Amino acid sequence: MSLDSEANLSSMEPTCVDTSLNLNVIPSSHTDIAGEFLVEELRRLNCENKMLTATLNHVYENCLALQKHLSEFNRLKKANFDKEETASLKRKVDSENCANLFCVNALTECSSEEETFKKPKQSTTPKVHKVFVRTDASDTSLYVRDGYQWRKYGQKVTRDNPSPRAYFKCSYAPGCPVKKKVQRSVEDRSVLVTTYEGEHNHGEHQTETSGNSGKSESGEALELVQSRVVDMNGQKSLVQQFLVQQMATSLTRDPNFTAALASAISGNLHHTSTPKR
DNA sequence: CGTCTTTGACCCGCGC
DNA sequence: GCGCGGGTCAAAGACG
Repeated sequence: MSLDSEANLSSMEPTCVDTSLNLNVIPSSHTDIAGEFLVEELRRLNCENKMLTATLNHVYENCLALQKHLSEFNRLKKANFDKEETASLKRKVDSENCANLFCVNALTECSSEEETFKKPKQSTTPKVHKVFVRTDASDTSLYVRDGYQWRKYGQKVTRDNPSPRAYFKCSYAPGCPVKKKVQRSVEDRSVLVTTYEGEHNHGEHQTETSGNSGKSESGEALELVQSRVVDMNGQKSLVQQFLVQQMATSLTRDPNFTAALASAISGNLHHTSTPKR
């Protein structure tokens, strides 16, 4: 996670959810090198976990505020729907919404109501939602790893944005109607704006990482965050479960950790199987 | 050789 | 009707 607000996180007091994990489970009596390494590694991860927890809570609070703003905006918008200047006003506010709030609207799905409002004639418009993904600004690629397999079929430079827009079709299942457009934000080039159109006609996406189309941890986080938005009243445990899973995944993928773990286990086994005389 | 990406050309809707 | 701009197609090249 590379949020630019990390510097401010130390002073932030999470109040919404308790996503912290208690990783202080290693007894201090370990004396062998592998044990010390494990303790050190877990301390580091514990520290990282606390930081992520604070970040997540910060994002969650921003999301709630954004949802409040959005509902208020929709209420006012509907109230003024009959007025002549509604269309131009809406465009203005929409663009401001997208421009100003991209830091937190990785949590938002700008879908359905907004789109149908824009195009009331197209009642059969496929479901559209936007996802904002922060990436490395120096990375010029337009690939967002979200777990599905995409085939790029076009790229275009649009008038309102100097960054090219890439067009993808879902190639995970034959006949899947889902398309997505990926373009860097005008305001912040480190943010990729991904617009999904339609719904997948296949089930679970792949779980193995394979090149650009493989499932990434950021993709998992994205899905988690989105599901969090969908069920805003939902359970804290979702986030907690995710953090636990992420922690486990990170640990098991770290060769240093697994090596140290193997060493520690074999050491313990050695100690227990060959008692000192 | 098959698959994927790139990119110029083309199509189509919309506003004037 | 015309021009503009977004979206799509498809040929050519890259790559494994």
